[in-house]
Amino acid sequence: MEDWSLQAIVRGTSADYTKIVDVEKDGQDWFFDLSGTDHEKKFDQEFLDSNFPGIFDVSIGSGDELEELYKPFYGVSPSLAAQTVLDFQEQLPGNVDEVHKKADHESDHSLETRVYAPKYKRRKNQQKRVVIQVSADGLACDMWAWRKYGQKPIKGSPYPRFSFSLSLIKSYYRCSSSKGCLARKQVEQSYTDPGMYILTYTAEHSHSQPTRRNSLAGTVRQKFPSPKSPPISKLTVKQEKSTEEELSPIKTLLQVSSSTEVVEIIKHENKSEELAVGSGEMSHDDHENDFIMSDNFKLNEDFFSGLEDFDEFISGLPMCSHTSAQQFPVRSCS
DNA sequence: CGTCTTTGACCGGCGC
DNA sequence: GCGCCGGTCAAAGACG
Repeated sequence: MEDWSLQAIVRGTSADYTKIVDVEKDGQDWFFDLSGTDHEKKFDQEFLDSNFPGIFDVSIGSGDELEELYKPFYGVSPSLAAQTVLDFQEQLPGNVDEVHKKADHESDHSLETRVYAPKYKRRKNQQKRVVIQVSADGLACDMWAWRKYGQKPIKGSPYPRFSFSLSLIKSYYRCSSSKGCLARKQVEQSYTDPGMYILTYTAEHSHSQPTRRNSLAGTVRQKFPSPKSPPISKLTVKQEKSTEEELSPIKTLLQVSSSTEVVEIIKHENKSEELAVGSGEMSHDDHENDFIMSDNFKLNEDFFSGLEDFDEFISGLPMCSHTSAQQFPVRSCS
């Protein structure tokens, strides 16, 4: 058997989450994306199977485990969830490697853009981890109870060593259902799509899924600027509102109807601001990390009234009836 | 009062 | 050995 080990594999036939395979081989990490069209999925899976013989057999062996890990996301409607392809190549200059050469050799360009090179050496004693990308709905509908214990700016997440100027926020969560539970979760905004979030799960829950959270105390924070607050300047948004926790509420509240719609709305807002301020003052990377609330988007009383109605509506949805959403960046499932 | 978030400090792994 | 960086700790304050 070759020197490779399966770190994480996410498999699915629906489009309810982005399927990223993280494989360690010869001491290096390899990323594959199994989303996309059926043809692309088939091609990638065949490629994986040929380059990492037996990988899918192994995944079957650990399937139950992963099944548990991904239960929270099974309830996400395909129409609401992620289907974004991470393009790590942008962050990996000069990553011409064995895989790419093989891809070139086979003259398949689509493959070349979908097979990701090794990033950096795995840390010693690093636990098994599962990396997935979800929409804000995916965050909101995580059935486990998590407690945030840290937050750090991550340069060029998810692969800081290949980053340049941008800095994203990564939040660290631990399971709050059981003190002895070692389960960890990291949430960071997608590098390529601000509307998406990259979740990294480490360790496993040592208990069954909680039916309800222990307490709601301390979980409700003011997510929106008060009516008395001064208008949010663009710089303010960049410096203080760059975390997913600050920028998600509007996204999520709107996202219930259609994630696609929301992405378009957000991008439209960005575009509005960009047009108003003018291009050239911010880099491309800056735009990707910002949520800009344009002047055209007024948070008046009608808007908040609408949110209350919306909360009532959401609370009746079975999918999110007892989630830990309140402590997450998004609150659509309160 | 219990649980939560926030945030600066701290620790350890890694590369040079 | 040193500096950088990711991950965790723990105190303070907020919330129901």
